Amino acid sequence: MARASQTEIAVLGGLSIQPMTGYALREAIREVLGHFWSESYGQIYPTLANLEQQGFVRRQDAAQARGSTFAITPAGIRHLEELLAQPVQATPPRNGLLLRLYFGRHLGPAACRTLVQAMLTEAQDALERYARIRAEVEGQDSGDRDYWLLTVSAGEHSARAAQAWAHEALSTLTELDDMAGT
Amino acid sequence: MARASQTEIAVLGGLSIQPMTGYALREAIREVLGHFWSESYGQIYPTLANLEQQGFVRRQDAAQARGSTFAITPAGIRHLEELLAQPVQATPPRNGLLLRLYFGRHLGPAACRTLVQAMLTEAQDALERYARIRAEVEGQDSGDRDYWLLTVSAGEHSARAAQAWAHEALSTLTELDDMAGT
DNA sequence: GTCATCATGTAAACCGTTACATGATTGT
DNA sequence: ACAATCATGTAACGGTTTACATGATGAC
Repeated sequence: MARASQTEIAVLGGLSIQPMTGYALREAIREVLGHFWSESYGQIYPTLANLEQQGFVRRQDAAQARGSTFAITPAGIRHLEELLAQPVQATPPRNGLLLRLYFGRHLGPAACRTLVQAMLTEAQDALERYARIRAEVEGQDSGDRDYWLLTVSAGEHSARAAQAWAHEALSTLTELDDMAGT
Repeated sequence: MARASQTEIAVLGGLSIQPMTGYALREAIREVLGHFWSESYGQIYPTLANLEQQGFVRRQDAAQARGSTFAITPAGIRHLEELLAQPVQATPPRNGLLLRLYFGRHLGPAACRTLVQAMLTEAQDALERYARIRAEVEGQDSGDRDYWLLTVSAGEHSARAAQAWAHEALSTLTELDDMAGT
């Protein structure tokens, strides 16, 4: 069942926007897709080599000063379209915060509050990042724009939900703490 | 950096609620923690063997009819508390839906709508499941009750956010489709 | 009697990160 | 000159799933 690694989507997709070195690709994935995707060098370089061998990407500028810039080929575009059309493979959920909270009785309300508080701060940082990204994306005029905004909006909805839940959880935990104290 | 596997938390935590066989443990994790955690047999059995060797769990009822029921020991409880106190290790994000949507221009609005629609259905199913779980948990009187409700609430917030975003995304994608049609 | 479920375990494969090695280029 | 960054790769490790093998028990 040759499960096409989703890494190929990220790599080909990135190169479909503009040619890049492997290093730049990783930076782009970290900075632009960072809130819903990640790749490490250990994935990117072998994948690039693999894609090159299959003719889906090629190195351009033979006399490169530093590194080699990879560009997607027409066959690569077609391959990307095929990969995108494959059903989203659901990754089994693993939320370390909720796992700890579920067994929170062993941890105590105060320690739980600390965990939730940290998560709340993260959600707020995320919202600020999204605001910056949104402003940047809205300012440009590309065929990708509306799709990119869709992913920003997903992040915003999710972060606001996390924020609302965290506030609720903090007050519940405070109550639990007060009851234990009396 | 002996990264304590979070599987131990799930296993010890499960046994802290009641003694169980490995099989029952897996079922419990699937059914009860299913919306934020998962474990496979390949993890559970070796972990149980390992925990037994360290004296954190023991097999009870020597003359068992089927399988052996594992119970957590006092040392196991202490170990669980230590594990719970360890910082939540953030897993790198990997959202296959958003990855596809980001490169949605290559996929087209109609195919994107199908993906979002599938996700919307999932969110609605999830909300129904949460309603059932909530009713069940609210009906009981355990020291764990409020912690469990916290995790249910997290699921509800997240599912409602997904729902709201999906509706928004569907109308955006419909507009994109109409513009392409004219 | 036979089918579904309960139960235990293992081996192989996969996916992915981390850490390391190496060196060129640029800025100061 | 030196540090920071750009750049490419690989090896080792670790966690996790999947598939398989095996068999007991209970329901019908």
